[in-house]
Amino acid sequence: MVTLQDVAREAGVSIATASWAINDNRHVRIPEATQERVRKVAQKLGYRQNALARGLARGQSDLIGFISDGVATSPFAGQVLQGAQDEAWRSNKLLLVIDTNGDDEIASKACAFMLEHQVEGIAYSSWVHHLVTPPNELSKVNTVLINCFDSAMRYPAVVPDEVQGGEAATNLLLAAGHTRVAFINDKVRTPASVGRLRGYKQALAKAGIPYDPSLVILRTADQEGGYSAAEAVLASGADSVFCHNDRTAMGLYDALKSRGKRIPEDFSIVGFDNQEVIANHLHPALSTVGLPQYALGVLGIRLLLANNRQTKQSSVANDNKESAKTNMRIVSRQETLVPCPVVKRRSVKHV
Amino acid sequence: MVTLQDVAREAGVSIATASWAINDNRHVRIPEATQERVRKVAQKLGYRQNALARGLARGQSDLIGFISDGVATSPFAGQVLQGAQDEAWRSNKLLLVIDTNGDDEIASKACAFMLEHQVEGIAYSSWVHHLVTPPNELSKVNTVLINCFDSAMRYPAVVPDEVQGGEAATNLLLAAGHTRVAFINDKVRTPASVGRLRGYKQALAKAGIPYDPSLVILRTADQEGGYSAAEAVLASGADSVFCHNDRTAMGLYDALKSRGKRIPEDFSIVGFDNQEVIANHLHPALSTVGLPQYALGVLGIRLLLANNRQTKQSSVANDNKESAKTNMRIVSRQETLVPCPVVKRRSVKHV
DNA sequence: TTGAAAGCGCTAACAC
DNA sequence: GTGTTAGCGCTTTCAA
Repeated sequence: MVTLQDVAREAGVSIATASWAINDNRHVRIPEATQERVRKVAQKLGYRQNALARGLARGQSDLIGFISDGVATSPFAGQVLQGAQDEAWRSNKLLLVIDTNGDDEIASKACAFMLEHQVEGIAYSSWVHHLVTPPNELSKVNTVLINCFDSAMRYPAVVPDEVQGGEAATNLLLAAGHTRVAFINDKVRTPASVGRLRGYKQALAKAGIPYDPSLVILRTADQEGGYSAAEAVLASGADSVFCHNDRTAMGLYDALKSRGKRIPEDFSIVGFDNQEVIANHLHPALSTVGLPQYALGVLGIRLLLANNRQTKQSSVANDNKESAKTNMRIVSRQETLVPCPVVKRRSVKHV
Repeated sequence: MVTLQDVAREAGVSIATASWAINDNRHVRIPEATQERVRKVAQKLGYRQNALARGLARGQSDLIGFISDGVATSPFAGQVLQGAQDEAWRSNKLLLVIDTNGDDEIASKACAFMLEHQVEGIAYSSWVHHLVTPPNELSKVNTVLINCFDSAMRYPAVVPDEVQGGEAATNLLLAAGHTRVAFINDKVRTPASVGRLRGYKQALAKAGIPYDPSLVILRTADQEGGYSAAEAVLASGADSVFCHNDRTAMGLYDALKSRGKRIPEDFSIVGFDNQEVIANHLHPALSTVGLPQYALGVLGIRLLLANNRQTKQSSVANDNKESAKTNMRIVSRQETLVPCPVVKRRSVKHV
């Protein structure tokens, strides 16, 4: 292993100078020439910083913890991870990733592990937008919740704007001239089902169409749910359907088609999630509203890093008021809503 | 921050003793009592090891690099990551994850970054089984390829057994009594298309059924491909179809149904990939062959860690023969084939 | 069995 | 500007 010492010796400078030359330290001005020379030598020797030593000395690891309850399980979560990584990368941070697979004990251990590795913060992310109770260890470190939130609201959270999404989806149908829009909603009460229903109602209200509860059909949020909702849709006299998600839409497609109905001629349909494997490949391709996963990841990490800077500053500003920091964390609690993008395809027909 | 020093002082022992008491060092025997006391104090003080310091001192980071070209893009890759993580965890290692999104420059930087962080090895994984040219930096560290392989075969690779998978899929149909099995294969030449075709042929041969090239239909490996293959399937006089993957099967379902055909009454169908969102929710649910993603991840990391141990040992055994290590790495090259599991559902009918 | 002390490789005061 | 040096927190050899 080539150390800074080797580089310094070879370049005929002190170890400190070598460090500065390589790190572009702004507190010290080193002649171009020296800097150049040191770098050349470093290159030649194949020198590579030791992040462990560096981190130890600077009290900063350049590591960010990313805890997820299901990158593996879900086709969604990957995008969040990607966004988080890309944003972390921009600040020269690396992601320490652990998937808890929904196990709280693992989550707790994951935290401990990450704290040992001196992570500069932890992003706690869920594959489905819901209420979580993150491990207590999290309170010991700068934390941000992604695609989930805690009841105590101790941590800032970045979540999709379900209401806006629901409204956008409904508007897709309304704008096409439909007036009786059925809504197959998840029968389970979740941020998504509650928010999207609210958005649905808002859209109707703005369009001056009275809300008709008989148009809201409650089912499980999957293909089977959509499939089984066909009867109800037919019976409701609806001319179009907003499905709680793409999977529901997929099931509905199937059921409608087997009854000889055509999409979008007989029914305009929109889904939710923009789940690539499904939405883009149904016949006809499904218009839908996407979840802003990538953005969630990006914003989560951005928030984390911003809080980090802020904490540092404030702790410098009033290092004797330890409580200020604690207060800050609670007070500064906020929920960032990220809009859901509309994806128009071929399942909506203008009337 | 509570340091080992604090614990030692509070417990009235030296810092070294404290370290031993906490780490269960096997070279030193510490009285139960002392050990217990130190641990209690550590607990009370909320002591937490500093992995950076520990790693620096021991020359070992407990970090493993995981480079992927698309955890985000693919619903598959997540499982690999999960397997890798679980296995790493078992050895108390953490995963440093970077997704290159297919960008070679990023891959190269990712390597550099990981090397700086003193990773003990790098698992280079791809979301699709194919030939890769990993960055040269990889040669500087213990590496294993997951779900991909390099042409120079410099690194050990863990990949799915496409041949066995293809054979298993075909057998699903053969065992049900079908004799004219069509195979909608990917028209692009890939390890999957080549291997599965070989497996298809093997299954036929073992069943004593002559291989009929007219039953092999080449299409793109997605819904559209499957959809467009319906005509050819009908024309071929096949009684069943092995689809290159579940997406293809999904398209075929669609096309067949719209032509009034029933599955599995008129056609038995099997897919490949066991892509949850699709296979388990088609009507009827699709029998298929799964990709052993989780196992790939587990085995990859296991191999990596095993190689690590081996390297250490051999370098101790003959530390003056540096070349031995180098040779070993090249010679020990191997491709580990992981079997693809069969998943029986309802799309195959016994005749 | 225990403690003192020498690093691990690097950064950042501080002195020159 | 550049070098000296004192750590960062922990492990581990060596002596006691």
